[in-house]
Amino acid sequence: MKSTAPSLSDVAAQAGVSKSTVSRILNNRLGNGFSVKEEVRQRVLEIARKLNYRPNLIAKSLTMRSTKMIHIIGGNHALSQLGNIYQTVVNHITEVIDSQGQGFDVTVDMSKHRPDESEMPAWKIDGAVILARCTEPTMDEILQLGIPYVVINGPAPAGGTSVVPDDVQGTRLALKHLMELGHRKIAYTPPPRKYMMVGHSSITDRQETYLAQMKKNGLDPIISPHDVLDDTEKLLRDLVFEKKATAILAYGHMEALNLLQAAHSLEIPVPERLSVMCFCDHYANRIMSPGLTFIDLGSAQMGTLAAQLLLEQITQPEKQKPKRVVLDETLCVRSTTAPPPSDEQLA
Amino acid sequence: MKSTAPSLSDVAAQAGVSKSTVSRILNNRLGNGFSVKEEVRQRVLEIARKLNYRPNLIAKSLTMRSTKMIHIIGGNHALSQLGNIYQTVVNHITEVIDSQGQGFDVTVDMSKHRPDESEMPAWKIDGAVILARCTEPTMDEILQLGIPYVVINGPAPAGGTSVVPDDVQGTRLALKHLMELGHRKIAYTPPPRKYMMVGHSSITDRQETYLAQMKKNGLDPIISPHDVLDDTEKLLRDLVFEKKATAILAYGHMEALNLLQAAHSLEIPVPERLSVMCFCDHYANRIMSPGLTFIDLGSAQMGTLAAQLLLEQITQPEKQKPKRVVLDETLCVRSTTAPPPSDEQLA
DNA sequence: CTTGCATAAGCAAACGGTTTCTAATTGCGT
DNA sequence: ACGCAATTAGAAACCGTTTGCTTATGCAAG
Repeated sequence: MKSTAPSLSDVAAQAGVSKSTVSRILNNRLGNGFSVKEEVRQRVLEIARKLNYRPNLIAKSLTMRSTKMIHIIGGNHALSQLGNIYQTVVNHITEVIDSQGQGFDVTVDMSKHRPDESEMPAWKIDGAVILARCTEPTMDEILQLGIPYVVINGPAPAGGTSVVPDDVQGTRLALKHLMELGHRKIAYTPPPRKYMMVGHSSITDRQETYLAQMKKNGLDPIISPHDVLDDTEKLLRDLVFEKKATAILAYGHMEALNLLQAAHSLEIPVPERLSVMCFCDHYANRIMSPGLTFIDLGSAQMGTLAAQLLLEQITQPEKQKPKRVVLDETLCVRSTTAPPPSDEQLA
Repeated sequence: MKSTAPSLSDVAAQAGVSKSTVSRILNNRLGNGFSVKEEVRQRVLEIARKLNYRPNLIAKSLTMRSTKMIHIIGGNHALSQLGNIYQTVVNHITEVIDSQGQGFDVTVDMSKHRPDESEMPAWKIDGAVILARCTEPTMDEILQLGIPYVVINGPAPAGGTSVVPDDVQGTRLALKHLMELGHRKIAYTPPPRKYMMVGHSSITDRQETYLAQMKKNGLDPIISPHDVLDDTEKLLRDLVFEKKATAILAYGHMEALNLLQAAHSLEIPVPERLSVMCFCDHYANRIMSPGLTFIDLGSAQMGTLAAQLLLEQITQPEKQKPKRVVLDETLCVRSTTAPPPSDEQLA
């Protein structure tokens, strides 16, 4: 009926040996200049079991300088603002790390932080995964403490590891798909201004590649003039009836979803009259808009790879680490893209 | 160029005072037989700031026997399987806890766990929030260690605190709305069989209340016979053309979204010919299906309340804690519900 | 009868804080 | 000049582990 849990000393006292001996026996730190008689070993093990001894991991962490914790940073903004691809990423990270059986615990930081505030937890972590971006103080601290890290879908400082999708190649893939279907009037819908603030590379990469590819193919670019979320129906009327667009490539599934709803309201049949596609991943697509044609950002692959790279950095710090891994995006054709309407259909 | 973080001793040495003095100043443990000259206080604070000193929480926890960590358990299944209401819940929990300024860190467990495995992290936590459910070994461990906890949207063991939405009342609200619009042929679409496995109370509560209310109002219940995700169009054809449903109440936004898409494909106008509504929350509704009429589960309120209750339990353990808090659900009318079509419209 | 070397186990110093106890200085009334 | 409380500060113990170093013992070789 003791109120405190048994400690190493308790076991040692009962067994009539010293703390260090118990520690070494329990952690199998035998050999290497240390040994015990088998009889003593058994006695200690027996007593530890009898007392239901569990090591205090806080104390252990203190001496070992390792918490066996891997922390995912940026969960709040990534999971709630940047769309659901991070859900997939996180799932795959934990899957890889759990399956390695090295006893690492994965946690996700869900607090909101000001941009001038560090997102690092108060305790020491053994590794970090950064979703898209982190605040500057966070990066400073990670570098200062020499904590292994991998950035997913965002920029890493010089020498840092990152895993990013190839948005340029993905955008080309999307346009190629639409052009092969016969579209010539292809519009692009950027994210709402509110999200452009985050300044993610995908925003410029997609838009600029769109502009470049349209030009290269001798087509006139059509970019939605105002915010998608302001008044999607007005936007869509403009794109389809004024600018005569027959296809729209949207920045993300949120924009695509809004466009589809608006098309529905305006009785613009998709895909017969208008093709719609966007960037997203299988998970988001399945849950939120089954049937939407999309460019898969490969979030699952990003998560898996990032976790593997991180574990390598943790377990083999001396090993040369890769700087930046760029993954191809892939096209998933569903049912919202089709050849453009013929001229008589339009009339 | 030191690679290790500055410690209390470093600060003490630089300031020319002892560790204890620094500790007391930094933690505001003045008064009570201890005091410092203001000048020394300022100097110590200044140096701590300059060195960017952050106390080592591991060491601190060792003496204080508290980690200042609040862990959210069940994040993986809740966030990825049970829909996005948990996103809102988590956001509000962190908001409340951050705003209290008591220095608690919130982490979300994202690992997958087998049902016979404990989800408790290896380190000691000061409190836990359980999203919907946790494994049995987890609950055992929490109770054994006497860790304060709150269950959100799920059952708590005897004497435990839980915050749950009133699905019975919510379902009544939904049906009342549809009946007041004039609907008599109201169908209910349960979640895919795959999700029924989790056995959440909402699954039975909604369906049984639906059955009870229909009966009470002398109406024939229409329950979708097969899995929504199997072939939504077939399902919808059956409900609308065979069973003559004019309104559908769906278990969640996933089902509703699929139904809307199918309605679109089948050229069944919503809401003119068919009303659709579901259970979800403002966040999910805004992101995933703007315009959908829904019953708000009050996820924001649940998160806020749960966090407050948990903090109370942590800071005032002796205080009598509430057992089970039931929150009302609310109706949010958007544009997918309207009076049923008249008979001539149907013809 | 020393030396040398395994083998077996303990001592004590970390780790980075908090807290209790104790000591030195100051202020002030007499 | 003296005593006593209040103020200011440091030394040391402690939290529960790990680990480098030391010590004791036994036994074979020189």
